[in-house]
Amino acid sequence: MGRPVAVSTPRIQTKKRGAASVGGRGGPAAARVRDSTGVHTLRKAPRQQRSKALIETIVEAAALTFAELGYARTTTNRIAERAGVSVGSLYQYFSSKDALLVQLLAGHHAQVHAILAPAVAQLANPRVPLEGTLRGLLSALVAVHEANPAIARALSETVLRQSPAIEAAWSEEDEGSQAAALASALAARPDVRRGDFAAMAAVLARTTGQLTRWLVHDAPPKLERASLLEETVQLLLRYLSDGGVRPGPRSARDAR
Amino acid sequence: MGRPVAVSTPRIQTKKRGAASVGGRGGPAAARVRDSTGVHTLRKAPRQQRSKALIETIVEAAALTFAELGYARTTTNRIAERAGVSVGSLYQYFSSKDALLVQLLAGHHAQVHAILAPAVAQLANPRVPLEGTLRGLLSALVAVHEANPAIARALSETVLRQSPAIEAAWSEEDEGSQAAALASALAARPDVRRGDFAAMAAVLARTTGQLTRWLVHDAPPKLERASLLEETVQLLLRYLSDGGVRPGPRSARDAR
DNA sequence: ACACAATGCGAGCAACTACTCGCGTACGCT
DNA sequence: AGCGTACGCGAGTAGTTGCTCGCATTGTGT
Repeated sequence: MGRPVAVSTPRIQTKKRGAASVGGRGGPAAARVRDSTGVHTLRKAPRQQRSKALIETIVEAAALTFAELGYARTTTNRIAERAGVSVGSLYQYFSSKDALLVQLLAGHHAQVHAILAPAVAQLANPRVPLEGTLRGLLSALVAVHEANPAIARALSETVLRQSPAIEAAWSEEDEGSQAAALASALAARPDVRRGDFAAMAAVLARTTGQLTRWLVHDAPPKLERASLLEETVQLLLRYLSDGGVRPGPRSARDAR
Repeated sequence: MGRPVAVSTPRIQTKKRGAASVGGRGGPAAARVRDSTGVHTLRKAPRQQRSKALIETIVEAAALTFAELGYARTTTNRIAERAGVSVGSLYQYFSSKDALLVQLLAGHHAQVHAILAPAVAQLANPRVPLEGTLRGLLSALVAVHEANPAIARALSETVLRQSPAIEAAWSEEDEGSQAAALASALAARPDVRRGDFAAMAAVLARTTGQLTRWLVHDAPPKLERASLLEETVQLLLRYLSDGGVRPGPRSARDAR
C-alpha cells in the first residue's frame, strides 16, 4: 500500500476517563460513554440505503459472533471483520459493544413479548382449556428460539451481568415483567389451584423461560425434543391444575 | 476492498497464556483437585502452614470477587489485592485464572453431590413419601446456595462457556449427570406417573437446579422465600405424582 | 456537472490484562 | 545459632482490546 499513511494523529487529546472498570480481557474500558439515562440507541440515524444495510449486516454479524464465542470473547474488530466492514463504521452507529448487545436484546424481547401477551390474554379466559394454551405457548417460544438460535443462546448464557447497562436492558422486560397480569389471569380461572398467585406466576414464568431455552439449546441430544416438550407441558399443566395430588391431611404429617 | 495487511504481529499466536502446561515441571507431587482428564491442579503443594492459609485466603477472595464482578470482569490482581497477597503468590499455586474457578467448581460440585446422592437413593425407596423427600432435597440445596451465595452465583451465571477448560469442568458433574439413576428411581415408584422416565429425569433435574438458584439469588425480593419454596415443592411433586390431571373436561371440582 | 454532506475506512492508541522473574524474608530443622 | 529452602513479593512485560480520528469514497440535491 503505497499510500502515505500520514503521520500518526498528533492530537493528544486526553481520552475521557470512563467510569469503573468495564470490559473484558485487556480492553481499555476508557471512553465508555454512558448516557445519563443509560439508554443506548443508535448513535446516528441512517439516512441512506447503504447505511441501513450496513447496520443490518453488523447486527447479524454481532449475533453470530456472540453466539459462537460468547460475549466476553467477542471483539468488536472481529464483528466488523465478519460483517465485512470496518470498526470505524461499526462505531459510527453503535456507541459500544454493549450497545450492540442491547440492540439484540431489544429485538429478542419484542419477539417474546409478541408471543407472551396473547398467551396471557387467552389464559385469562377460563373457557379456553389450559392444556391447549400452554402447548401453544411453548411451541411458539421454542419456535422463536429455534428460528434464531444464535441470538437466543448468546442472550441467555454468557451475557447477563456483564455490565450494568446490559443487565438493565434485560430486566426491563423479561419473563417476570408480566407476572402481575399472569397472576390475575391465574386467579380468574376456576380450574387453577388456589394459592399464592404471585409466587405461582413467578415460578411459572421462570420455569417456562428456562426450560424453553434449555430445550432448544442445551438439552442432551440423546433425548428427543418431542418428549421433552411434552414433559414440559405436563410439568406446567400439572403445576397449575387443581385437584390431582392431595395435599390433604395424609401428606401433611408425613414430613418426618 | 483492501485487505487488512495483517497489522503488526508477525508472530502467529505465540500465546502461552491460558494454556495449561501439562506435565513437565517434574517435581513435588501436586495436590490434585479432581483429576479426571488432567485439567487443572494446584501447581505446587503447600508444605508449610502459612501457605495453606494463603491458598484458603486466595480461594475465598476469588469466590467473593467472581460473585461480585462476574468472571470476566474479575482480574487476578484484584483477587490478590482483596486477599491481601501479591499476584505472584497467587500464581505460585494457581496456574491461571481458570484454575481458580475450576477449584471453586470442584468444591461446589462436591457439596451438591453430597446432597443429591442420598436424595436419589431415598427416592428409590417407594415407601418413603415423595413430598418429604422433595422438600428435604430442596431445603438442602437452598441451604448450600445460601451458605455460600458468592460461589453459587458466580458459578451459575457468568461463568460457563467462558473457556473450554471451564466448560469441561462444569459438565463433568452437573445436575444431569445423575439422570440415569434418577430415571430408574422414578420408574421404580408406583406413585410416580408413567412416562418417558429419561425425559422426566432430565426435566426434573434441570428444573430443580434452576429454580433453586433462582430462588436464592435472583428471585424478586417482593415475594417471600417460603412461598416460592413451597411452590417449587408443589411444582415438582405435582409433576411427578400419578393421577390428578385429566386431559378431558374436568368433573371433580373440590373446593380448595 | 458540481458542491457538499453522508458514509465508510483502518491504522493507531491508551488502557488494561494475565502472568513472570529475580530477590528479600520467614520457616523449620539440626 | 546457623543454614538451606519454601515462601512471598510486586514492579515489570508482552499481548489484547475497545474505540477514535483524519481522510477517502459514495450518494444526493440542484
